[in-house]
Amino acid sequence: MKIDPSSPTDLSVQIADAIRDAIVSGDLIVDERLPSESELADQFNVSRPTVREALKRLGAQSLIRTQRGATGGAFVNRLSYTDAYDQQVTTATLLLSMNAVSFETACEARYALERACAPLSAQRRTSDHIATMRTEIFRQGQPGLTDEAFCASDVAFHRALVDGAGNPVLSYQLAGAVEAMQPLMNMITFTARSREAIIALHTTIADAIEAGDGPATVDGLNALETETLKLAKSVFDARTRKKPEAG
Amino acid sequence: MKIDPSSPTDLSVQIADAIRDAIVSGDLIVDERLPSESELADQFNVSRPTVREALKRLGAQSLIRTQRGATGGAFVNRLSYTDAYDQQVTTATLLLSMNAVSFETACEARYALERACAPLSAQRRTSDHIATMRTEIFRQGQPGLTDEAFCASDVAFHRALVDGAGNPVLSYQLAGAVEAMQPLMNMITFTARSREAIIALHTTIADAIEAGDGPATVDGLNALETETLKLAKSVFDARTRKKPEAG
DNA sequence: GCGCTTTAAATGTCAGACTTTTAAATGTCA
DNA sequence: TGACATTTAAAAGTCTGACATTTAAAGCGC
Repeated sequence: MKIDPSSPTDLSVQIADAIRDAIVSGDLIVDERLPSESELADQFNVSRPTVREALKRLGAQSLIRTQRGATGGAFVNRLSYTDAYDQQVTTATLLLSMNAVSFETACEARYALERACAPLSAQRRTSDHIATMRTEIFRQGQPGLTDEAFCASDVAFHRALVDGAGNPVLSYQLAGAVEAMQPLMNMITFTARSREAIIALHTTIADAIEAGDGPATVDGLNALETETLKLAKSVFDARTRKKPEAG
Repeated sequence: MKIDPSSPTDLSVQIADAIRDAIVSGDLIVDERLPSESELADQFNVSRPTVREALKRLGAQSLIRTQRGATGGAFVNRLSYTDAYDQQVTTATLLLSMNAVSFETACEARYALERACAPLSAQRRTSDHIATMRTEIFRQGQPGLTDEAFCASDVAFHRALVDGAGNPVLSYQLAGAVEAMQPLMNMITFTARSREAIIALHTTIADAIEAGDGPATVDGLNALETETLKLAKSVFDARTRKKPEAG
């Protein structure tokens, strides 16, 4: 692991990259302890604050964790699905909000990915997944539910659908697509009529999953995508008419 | 933006979170300049190194960029697809390698997601995408190609397929699934016979995409998934027989 | 052998100084 | 007046050295 002090790149970045490469390549294995900050500073011929900045970078990516105390130090972290999931959601959310991705594009991606899970979920879901879906459908029908709570329940429903596929990699990949859309979905006002329509489709989908019917699940998701797009279009059209300068 | 000096959480983490929240919530907008490090240190009542550690965390997530010089400082970064893509690939790669995800699970997720893109890609791909796919197929047939180069070309082929869907969000989501599998794929020895089989299927898929035939594309991907699994199984079985203690 | 105390190692934090980069302000000359 | 060189100041990047806090292990008394 070597760095180039004459490079225009920050030393802390170079050090972080060097350590990251060592982790990715397997030179440093999970739970292995890195040298102490002082030792790293000596090795790289830099000061301790510079090393610390590098370690903070790695910590932000969940590549390492640090522990204080006598036997403390920086340890190579086993990236958990939870950590990866969180990063995925944060990144996807920012990507969508900062790049002004159209609702249509985000929606298309989301439903394309969900359709990919549908056959697997119909085949493998446990009774727990079905129960979660039914619970969320019930919640969605409760009177007095705020739009935000309705959206949150919608996300929970779709997560159950995705998790039903029993493939953690798929769940992780989908997390971003589904959750990142929540801010966009929150812009929508859900009338009683539109809620009814969505709940009906959720029921159709849950039934299809429970029956182990993949194609029917896909059909349900297609209908839901159409419904969602229609709903969003009416909301955004109304908004555009009100504020034409914002277009 | 406030922090709690008595909290057990590191101050730098608290500061990073506070700024991140301000960015995500829209209080800080894209390209806006943050106060200088000294000013932030005053505001949060901490030292400059602590502020710097916080900024490094944010930089690692591509949330901010820094610039030296007179008009320099830390600026809120517009998260580009490229940045998000890189993060996605790194995270997914680590997740797969560190959690010992089985080849079957990763493969299933990957092909499920690719099938989701197939109909869109068959419909929207440009001639560029077709050309890339043909080029990569040709490359894969070249004699003397290393296994690693064959894998890289395979990834390029699939990227073209995914990009053909013309949905950047989908491309971004798929990037991780496809590229993260490369280390796993690199463990496979591709015999001449297996390369032939893969190239034939790639040709089938490219033809289907060019013909705008979504279902045929899906069929091709299914066949490719079967072939890949068969190949991996034979390789891993052979390895297990040789080193039974590693299982 | 159990429990308390001490100790040392490591991270977390701070203060202040210096270096380097960069752009704007200033000055100079045609 | 305008173009070019010079100065200057602001900001990030880095270093040194110190102190605070946390934590587990070693030492010690009973």
